[in-house]
This record gives sequence, structure tokens and C-alpha cells, in this order.
Amino acid sequence: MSAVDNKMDFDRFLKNFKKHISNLKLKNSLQKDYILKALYFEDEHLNAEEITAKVKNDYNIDIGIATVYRALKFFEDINIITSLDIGDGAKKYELNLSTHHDHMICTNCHKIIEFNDDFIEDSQVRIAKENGFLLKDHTMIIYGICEECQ
Amino acid sequence: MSAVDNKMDFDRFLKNFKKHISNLKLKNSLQKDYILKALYFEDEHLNAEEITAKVKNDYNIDIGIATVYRALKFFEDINIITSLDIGDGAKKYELNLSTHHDHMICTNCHKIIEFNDDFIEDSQVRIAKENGFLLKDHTMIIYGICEECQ
DNA sequence: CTAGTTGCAAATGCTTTGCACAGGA
DNA sequence: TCCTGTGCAAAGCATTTGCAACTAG
Repeated sequence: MSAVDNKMDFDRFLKNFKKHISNLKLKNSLQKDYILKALYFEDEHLNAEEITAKVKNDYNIDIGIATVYRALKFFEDINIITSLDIGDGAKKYELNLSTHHDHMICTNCHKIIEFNDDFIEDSQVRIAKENGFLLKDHTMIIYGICEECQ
Repeated sequence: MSAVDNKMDFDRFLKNFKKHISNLKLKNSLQKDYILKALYFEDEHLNAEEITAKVKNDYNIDIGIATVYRALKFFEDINIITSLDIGDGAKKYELNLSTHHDHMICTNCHKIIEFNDDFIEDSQVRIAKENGFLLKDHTMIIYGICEECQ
């Protein structure tokens, strides 16, 4: 995908987001826009500190880490981002752009690989049903050693 | 299972544990014994603070929370306990008594249900292989609303 | 004997909160 | 305007670490 497409896509994404929170009668801000931009253009999963640094340095926006944490909680509440705790200190965050996916993490270099598996999705539905649960969501993390680290 | 059986089982478990760390040329302690006892006899998944309280109050053993954290890390390293982060603050810990299992959590009452699913286990092996990962472990948490809370 | 363990308290690191001010609807 | 969001600094919490005393092997 070219940089131009990427930018166009982000503009569309941002427009949808603004409409969405407008419908919810919530308030937006410059800072929130740029946090989304950071998450959109960064392939890695970012934590709060990394987002703060990126918005400050790359986009030259004045922002405090408290604002980032508040915005991330806001985004998670309205379900446009997902947080991921891989157990190495700070939580990482990612946009909910595509369908649900899970994560595989290299315990050596901490690389994160996303995967989507229909069997897992189906199993989750079945297991919830078997236990009388009303399914909401699931997270699955597979730990291993990636090809390069072996 | 009766209380007597339970006690016998724990005695056997503890004896095996002592032999295990003796083989590894590691050192045991009274405190570690009682942390294992707390985990063994408590059905709930306990966090560090709860373990400390139980050892202190129920078994009248002098223990500090730092020791509990250090012991838990020790146990996790030699693979006799597993930690579980359900995202509500402190990590919870459980003994590795039976085979691997995953968790389903009620987002309303925070009840934890354990389940074991062969399809999930198989999928995990297959996904790791597909991505060239050397499989080590996985965690899966299904979130939903339990029968009573619906 | 001595390396690893303990309790305590202080330190750390991530996240949240109080407050006065600024800015979006 | 009004209400909510913001940056800053301080507070909060779970977890870790330094240290001197202790203890299992």
C-alpha cells in the first residue's frame, strides 16, 4: 500500500471516528486525533509511553502521558482499540481495524505475530455455549520461539 | 474428596516438590512450603497479597509479601505454578496440578471457570507450526457473562 | 561454612487522579 | 457559554530491590 493510499485511508478512518463520537454525543480533541494517527501508522503495538513520544516528536503536538492514558481508556470503552498485555510491563494498544485476531509472541525477541484462525473462533463459541456463558470476547496468546531466534 | 485424602495428597505433592528442588540443587524454605499449601488448599486463584494473608493468618507463619513475590517467581521458573492476569490489578497464581487448561471469566462477577479443549490445544500446535514458531505455551481467556449473572 | 533466603522498608514502574486552565460543541 | 479535555505534578498500586540478619544444605 502506498503512502498516499495510506493517508487517504487514515483520513477516511478519522472521519468515521469523528462521526462516531459525534453520534455518541462525546467530545473529540486534537490530541485524540494524533493518538489515533500514531496507532494507525505504526505497525508495532505501542504502549502509552511510546504513543506519547511519537505524538510529541513526530507530529510536534504538546501532549502529556496522562492524556494518552485517558484517551486510550476512552477508545477502549467505545471499542475502537484493544489493549494487549504480553507481560513485559506496560500494556500495548492496537486499533480495531480488521476482524478479530490473536497473537503469537516470541519469548526471545518479543516480536508479535498476529493470526486469525477459524477453528479458534469456532471453539470459543462452542466452549462458551457448553458452559452457559454469554460470549463477549476472547484473547489468545501463543508463546514460542520465532524462526530467526531458533 | 475427603479432607484426609486431601491432606495425604498434599503431603505427597510436597514431598515430590522437595525432591524436585533437591535434584535441581536449589534451596527450600518453610515459607515456600506454606505458600504451596495455600495454593493447594485454596480453590480460588490467589494473588500475592491473598497468599501472604492466608499464610500469616491461617497457618501463623511469619512472612513478608516480598518473600511471596520472590517465591512465586521461583515457582514459575521451575514450572510448578502458572500466573494468570485477568486484567483486574494483581496477577493471580495457581498450581500446575493437572494438565494444561484455559480460563473463562465472567465480566460481571469475575468468576473464573477452567476448561480444557482438545481443539484449542491442537490449533495452537498447528498455528505455531504454520508460522515457524517453536511452541512453548499458550494462554486463552474467554470473556462472557456466566449463567447466574445473565 | 556459605550461598541462597528472609522481613522490612525504600525504590521502582505503570497508571490514575486532583486541580487550574484551555478548548470543543 | 458550559462542560469536558488537557498538562502537570502528586498519588496510588503492584511488584522489585537493597540490606543486614538468618538458615538450609
